[in-house]
Amino acid sequence: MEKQNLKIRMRIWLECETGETLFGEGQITILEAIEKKGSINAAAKSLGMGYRSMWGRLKKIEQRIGTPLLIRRKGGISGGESVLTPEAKRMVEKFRQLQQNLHETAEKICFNIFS
Amino acid sequence: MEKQNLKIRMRIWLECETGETLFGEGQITILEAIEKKGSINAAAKSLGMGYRSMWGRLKKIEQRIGTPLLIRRKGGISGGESVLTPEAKRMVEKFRQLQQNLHETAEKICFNIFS
DNA sequence: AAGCGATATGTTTGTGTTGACACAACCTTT
DNA sequence: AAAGGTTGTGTCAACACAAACATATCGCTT
Repeated sequence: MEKQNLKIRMRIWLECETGETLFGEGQITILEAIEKKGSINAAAKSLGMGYRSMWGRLKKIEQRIGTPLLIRRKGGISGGESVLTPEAKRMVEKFRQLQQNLHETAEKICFNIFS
Repeated sequence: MEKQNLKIRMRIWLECETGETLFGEGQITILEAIEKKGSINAAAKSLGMGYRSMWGRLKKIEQRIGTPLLIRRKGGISGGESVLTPEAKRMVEKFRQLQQNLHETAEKICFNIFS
């Protein structure tokens, strides 16, 4: 407790006023990977998870949010692709902003309290 | 996303530098309940969980922390009791301080970003 | 000595979430 | 039309974690 070898960790997520979870770290990470890779499949591989699993999580988020987060296309030259909708992009950006901001603050506060 | 009906939620916990989890919200809540009720059993009931379950979690925490968090006594006038060690009390107090502090900040930042 | 209430554990049951398999649909390229 | 790569979806096993059940011990009170 005394030594400064403590690290604070936090997980943040957003809920609507009914208390229902909307999205958090995991979801945002998935969206970022899709944005970067251009397809659900490639994104899943890059995060070390299966396509089925990621697809299921995406479905949940879209159900909860109520708006589509991806523009999906199957077939075509590369077999298919998925790109983020503008709303999804904003979500990712704002969440990361919030998270980073909060994390910096957390470390300061943590330092103040445990010293 | 536009409307201000979003609530930010967060869970914080502390880790040692090896990345091992030490304790967080759940553990602190348990300790507080024991402090208030004076026994593991009563605390468990007050939180709607079983004695066995709470006991197991306490054991884990003490293993991870390395120091005892409770002074336990079995038998006696009331059948037994458990009280927090000074270290445990400090843990609870500081964690709650950290948490409250951080939560206020979170809402401010959240408001700034989603407006 | 018997009883009560709390601690201390082992064992089992249940449950919810994740991962692996399997296969259909789709569309472009060759 | 056959192939390749992706999306879309059902299903079933596996594993982790929580709840329930079952005893044993302990020490004060009556």
